[in-house]
Amino acid sequence: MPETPPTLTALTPYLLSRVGKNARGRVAARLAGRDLRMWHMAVLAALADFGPHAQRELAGRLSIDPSDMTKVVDDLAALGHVERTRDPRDRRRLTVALNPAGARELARLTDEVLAAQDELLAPLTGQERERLHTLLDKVFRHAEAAEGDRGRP
Amino acid sequence: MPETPPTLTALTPYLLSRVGKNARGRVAARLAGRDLRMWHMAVLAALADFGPHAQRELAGRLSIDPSDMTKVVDDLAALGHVERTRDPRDRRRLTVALNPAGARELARLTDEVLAAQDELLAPLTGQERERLHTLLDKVFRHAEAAEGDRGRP
DNA sequence: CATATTTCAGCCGAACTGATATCT
DNA sequence: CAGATATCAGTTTGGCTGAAATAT
Repeated sequence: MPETPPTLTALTPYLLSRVGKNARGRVAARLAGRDLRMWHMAVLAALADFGPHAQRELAGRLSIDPSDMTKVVDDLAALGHVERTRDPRDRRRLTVALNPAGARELARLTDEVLAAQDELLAPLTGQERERLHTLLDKVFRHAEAAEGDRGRP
Repeated sequence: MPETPPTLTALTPYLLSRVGKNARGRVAARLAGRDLRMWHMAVLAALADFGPHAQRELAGRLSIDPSDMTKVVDDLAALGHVERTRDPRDRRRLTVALNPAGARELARLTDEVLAAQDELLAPLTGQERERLHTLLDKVFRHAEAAEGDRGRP
């Protein structure tokens, strides 16, 4: 295979962009085997970690557009992974809650992502993987804090 | 801003995907100020680092689809950054070469990306930035080698 | 009336597919 | 004729915008 230009590989944003796209692709391929996408998993994870959410809360927490959340939750409800109920205290809101089947599905999806992670990080030692994760986590938190809330006005 | 689920942030592919998208977005915003996109810069960089290419060689080296390369090179030619000439030894091929204006543009674009990099990596020390870059470079080379040539059959 | 939540219809840029004209 | 190159047309996908329906 021809070589990537050093002028590009010297730039961290270029590497981040390329490796990020590769990571996303590997994860998508694994999750597709279970007929789900990354956002489905993100919703299950948010519900598992923080309990029931209104759809808009989910969208805000995961930086998904609220208009796209409808379909994602719809899919999960159709598969029997979450329950949707009207909030009786504010009947505009749909409360989404994880059920046991959803929790089991999340565990399976997590295994898939871990397998993709092993492939992707194959050239790194255990200690290097930890360091990479820590550095990315720092950058992630900073970047997210900077861009603020992503819900629409 | 609400917190991202730990179940997700514990997964390196998730962080890579999110940080990668953020990096791509920042770079795209900077380059848009010069009316160019990331692929335009990639082409200029390949020509600067390795000399003239046929369009298909560029596509292979940069992992862009050959059918998309036409428009990218077309834009750069219209802006006077590259010269396109028929290869007299194989008249199917269009040889693309950088000219001085293109080299100057590449320098400006590089400055823009470095500015985006400084923003993005703000929470890291100089040594941490170096380590992150080295680790990403390892992962990148491994991932690219694995996926092989991306030119169409 | 002003605002908030959900939902739907449609747009736009990026990436890929298929087909064609030209040339080796 | 088989194969390669460049190009164009069309599809798909993700993420976004605008607006409607419902409720506060």
